[in-house]
Amino acid sequence: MTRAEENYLKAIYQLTAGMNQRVSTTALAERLETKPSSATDMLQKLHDKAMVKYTKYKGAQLSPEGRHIASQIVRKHRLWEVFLVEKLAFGWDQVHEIAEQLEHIKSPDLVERLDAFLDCPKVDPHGDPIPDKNGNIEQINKILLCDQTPNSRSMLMGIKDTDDAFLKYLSQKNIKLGSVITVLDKEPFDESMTVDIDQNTHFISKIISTNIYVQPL
Amino acid sequence: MTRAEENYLKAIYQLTAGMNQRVSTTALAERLETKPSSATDMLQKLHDKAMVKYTKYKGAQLSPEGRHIASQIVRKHRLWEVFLVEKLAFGWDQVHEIAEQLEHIKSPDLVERLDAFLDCPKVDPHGDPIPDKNGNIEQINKILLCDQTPNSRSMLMGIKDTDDAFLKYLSQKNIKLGSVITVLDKEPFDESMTVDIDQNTHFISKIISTNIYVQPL
DNA sequence: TTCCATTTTTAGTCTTATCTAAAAAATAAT
DNA sequence: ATTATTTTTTAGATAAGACTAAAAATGGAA
Repeated sequence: MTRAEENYLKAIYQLTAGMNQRVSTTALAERLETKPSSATDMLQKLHDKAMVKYTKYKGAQLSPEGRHIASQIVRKHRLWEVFLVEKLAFGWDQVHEIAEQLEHIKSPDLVERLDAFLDCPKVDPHGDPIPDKNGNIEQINKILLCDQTPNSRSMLMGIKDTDDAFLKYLSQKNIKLGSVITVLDKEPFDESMTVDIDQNTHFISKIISTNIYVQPL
Repeated sequence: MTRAEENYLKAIYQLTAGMNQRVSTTALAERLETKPSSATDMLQKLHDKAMVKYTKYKGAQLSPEGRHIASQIVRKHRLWEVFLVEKLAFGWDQVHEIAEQLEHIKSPDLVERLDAFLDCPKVDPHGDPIPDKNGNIEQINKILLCDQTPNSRSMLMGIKDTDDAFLKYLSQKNIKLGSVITVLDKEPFDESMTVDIDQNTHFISKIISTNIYVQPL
């Protein structure tokens, strides 16, 4: 598997959220910031390698083989993110680009040793689940903060949009995985919230609250 | 810098042992397991990028810029080797190939954090010095085991030939950096030795003893 | 110094992954 | 159902890096 091939498999995997749906050429190209014609070429090639099932004009979907490989790329990406944050003290917003590189390091042994070194984490620093070596992911019951009612208490379990600016916003306010959130008030007209997060009061717009996953306490 | 370019710079750096000598096209190609014609192409390119000074038919030598980049690749390679051995419990003989990949990860921040995480090691698991961020290396006074006389005590500081089979031989016998070696006897005709290493007696051929660096105690 | 063997470079080809522009298929709209 | 629009694919080009085969330069030996 070349690096480009791996990136395509991962993109299909992520676009379908691990489900076995089909992905259009354009959607794939957009994800990878490339042109649809390039995506077509690569899909042809991955089809020949039996990594995807691709039918002209009908899009592509991962084969079991392709899905497994994709899951392991994601596994590596997320394990390395844990390493960078937990061991090297990087911030949430700094690790994605580096993990994009590290995920392509080839050594089955390395992945398992890294996993053990990190005490087999189940989620990455953004709360996204880490697939195990068979590609299985442990789904966690996650609810959006915007759906919480006043006086509810919940714990921050993940973030939906891992946009860089959003991550910076959160880390700047010291909001992190495991933070305890109490909804103090909710404005009816714009659905903004006043919340208490780890003993600090914050005003949160609807956009923010729809991008934060919590688990009720 | 592409990965291939980095590999060429590193190869020149290592072939000249950090010195500023010239390297022939053939020597370079051999090192990189490629053909001289490929090396010529790359040297032309690196010359255009001012990374090497290259004169047709006269070989190439690193520019200050090129030497600095090469030193940082070596720095990364060796730091990652320390990480793999110290933190992930890999054996001596297992880390080179993985470090060959990791050395190309691009993130200045990562290197410095990794260095700190490992407590700023001065040598890699084979005893080779790790260049600092300016490319300077701290030279350690190393002597070959074959030059030690009977009854001398010394500490294993490095190995010369990092050949895989040799590394396996050493790790199998539990011989490692820091091992204390006492020369018990030396055969005059084949220069083989009987030595005590960490309270175990070993018979060592001349080939072995000329590939082990020690520091007298 | 002239010739010969070796080293090095050039020229042309190949593969991977990308692009643009144009053609073809699919979908939507009238 | 027949355009019109959008999506997708093909065709042809490009750049990086490597290869083979052939030409050119170098350096040593006679």
